[in-house]
Amino acid sequence: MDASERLIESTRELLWERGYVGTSPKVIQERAGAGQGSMYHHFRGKSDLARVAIERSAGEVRAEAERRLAAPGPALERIAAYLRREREVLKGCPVGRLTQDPDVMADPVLRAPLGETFDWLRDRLAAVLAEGRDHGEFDAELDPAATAATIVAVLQGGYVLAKAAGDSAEFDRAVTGVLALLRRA
Amino acid sequence: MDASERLIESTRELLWERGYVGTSPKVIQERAGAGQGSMYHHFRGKSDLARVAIERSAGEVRAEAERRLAAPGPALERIAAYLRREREVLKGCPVGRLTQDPDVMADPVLRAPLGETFDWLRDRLAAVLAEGRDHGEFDAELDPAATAATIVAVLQGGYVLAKAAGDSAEFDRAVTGVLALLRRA
DNA sequence: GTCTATATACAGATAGAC
DNA sequence: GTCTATCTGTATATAGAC
Repeated sequence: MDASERLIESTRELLWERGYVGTSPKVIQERAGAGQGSMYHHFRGKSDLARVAIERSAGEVRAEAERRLAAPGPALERIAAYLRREREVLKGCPVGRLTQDPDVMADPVLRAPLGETFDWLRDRLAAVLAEGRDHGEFDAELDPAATAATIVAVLQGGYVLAKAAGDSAEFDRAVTGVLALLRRA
Repeated sequence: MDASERLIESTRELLWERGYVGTSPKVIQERAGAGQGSMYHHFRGKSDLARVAIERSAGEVRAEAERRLAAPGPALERIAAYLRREREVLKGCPVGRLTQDPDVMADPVLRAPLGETFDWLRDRLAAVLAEGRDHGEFDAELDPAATAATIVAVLQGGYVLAKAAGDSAEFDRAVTGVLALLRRA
């Protein structure tokens, strides 16, 4: 892995662990094993590096969701598989956590991938729900868009609860609750 | 309002807007209209001031929830009133946002109120759900604890979605979705 | 209680040598 | 491409005068 790549991966980790405001160029360089000169040669500065890191993380979040949601099987099973997939729950969502970062939100370039990711995810889940509803898995009155927003919110909120409790079981509990509700929908 | 009080309120606002890592003693002092000498006379430092501010915000979040959940009426109506109460959605949750702050999470004193708040809220909602179930409002199989965790997660996740989209409608959508699911539970 | 002065460290770069 | 030196500003205090 060359220096540029190590800098991007280190930045992704640090944005995940500490956010943008809490991450300095210095610690990025140290973790990447690269010097200042190297970092400022490959990137214009902290925000430029963060842009690349955020775009990559957003892409991964989408790809991982698509893997589960595009699988064969009933809609509810695919959604359950996505919600229950292995996650580093106590680290939180690498994309969602950035919505709490004032400097990310203040910069349209850094912020854009966040909105796009959740828009895409909600629409993708809504499509799966609509498909399930049309196959008679859910009540005909089910609102796919609102229900999809609820599911994404349970995920993001589940991370928050787990972090607050210091226990990933809290995430599992929220997921179990919403799946039980969906089973009766 | 004396200087001590102004410092606490300014800190509460700034923790809400920018988090702990993103807030410096200097901007706290400026917003409070107090000098350094004043701040360090009343508080031992930034984290001491933050402790007081966080404890107060956590208390308010609980009091506001209790106001709606202790009201008379059917369980589902009280929960709906709580979820739909007026909120500064795009500012996020003043308590939940702190779970993303590395320096808050690293300090047991600053962190404790977060866990306590969400524990309390989940248990309070679970009690309301159990009450509704026992009155025949919900299916006898409803799991109050898991469902309560889901509801709190929808709230916290709803804030995340709204911020990412830059639109409070996304929060409303998630809330609408979970209420529709609860109506069929 | 509040003010000003001072201090150490870090943030976030830029410049130029190699 | 990477290194070292340098720079301006901020973070987070402490000390002592008033």
